[in-house]
Amino acid sequence: MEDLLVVFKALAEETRLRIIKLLEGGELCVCDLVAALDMSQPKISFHLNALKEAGLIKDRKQGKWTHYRIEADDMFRRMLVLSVTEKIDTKFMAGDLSRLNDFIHGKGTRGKVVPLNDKKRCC
Amino acid sequence: MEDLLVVFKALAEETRLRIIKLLEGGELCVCDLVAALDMSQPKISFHLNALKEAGLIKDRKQGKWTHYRIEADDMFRRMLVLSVTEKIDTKFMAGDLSRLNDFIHGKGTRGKVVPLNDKKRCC
DNA sequence: GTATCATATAAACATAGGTTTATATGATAT
DNA sequence: ATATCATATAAACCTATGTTTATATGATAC
Repeated sequence: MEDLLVVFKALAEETRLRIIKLLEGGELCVCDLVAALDMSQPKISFHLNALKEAGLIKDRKQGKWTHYRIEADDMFRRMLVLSVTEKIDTKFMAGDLSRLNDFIHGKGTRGKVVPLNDKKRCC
Repeated sequence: MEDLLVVFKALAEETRLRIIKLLEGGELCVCDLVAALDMSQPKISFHLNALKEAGLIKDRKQGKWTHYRIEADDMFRRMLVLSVTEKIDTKFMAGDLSRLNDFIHGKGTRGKVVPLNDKKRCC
């Protein structure tokens, strides 16, 4: 019962569903999500932790960065994650995906100033 | 997205999961649930409304009573309801089920005083 | 070493959601 | 009609959860 509640609570929040949807495209570090969702870093960390505690995502530390990816503990959770990614309209994610893309490819002021040796983004 | 959130929020609360589990046995009126869960009537009505708004249960008015039953709007919701009923340990529900049984069969002081024409329970 | 960066964590604060208390509604019984 | 019953609803209250702000941690760069 407790487990079930933790999972449903994790999924009962818009930001966290958006994070799942973004991670559908593969592993992302915290700064990627901060850029994509245009939210404060502690806020993103807070939500990532909720998803992690619910057994829906896993993290991987590498140097200064922490990468998060979808990896559900069991079949039930996997099914829930799939439902989420299937049900959220792509239109709804357009802004997030566009900001993510800009960030990854170094668009915006930042990218133009220091295109080489730019360590603001991992990998 | 909004719909998805409403469903997950409805399931992210213990009392509501217990209600679903109780309704697994078939339609119940509000007073049955009040007795089974040993909670105030407005509280039960509040949670029933959340489940109804989420498209997980339906109600049926009959005289003074309102009967609620599991009836999910679509396949996804049906699957969620099934998962809930499957995953909640029966031991966890022992108290609720015992109180429900007592109430339905008029055990306790009440039943012994006015066994005939006892309208405290519907049907 | 010091500086800087990415992320985590803690405390103060704000908001959403659940609970209680009181009352309204709409039905049956007398 | 009045009384009573089952349920719904609203307001005040309380608690849980999310957010911000500030700081800590642990890593790389210099």
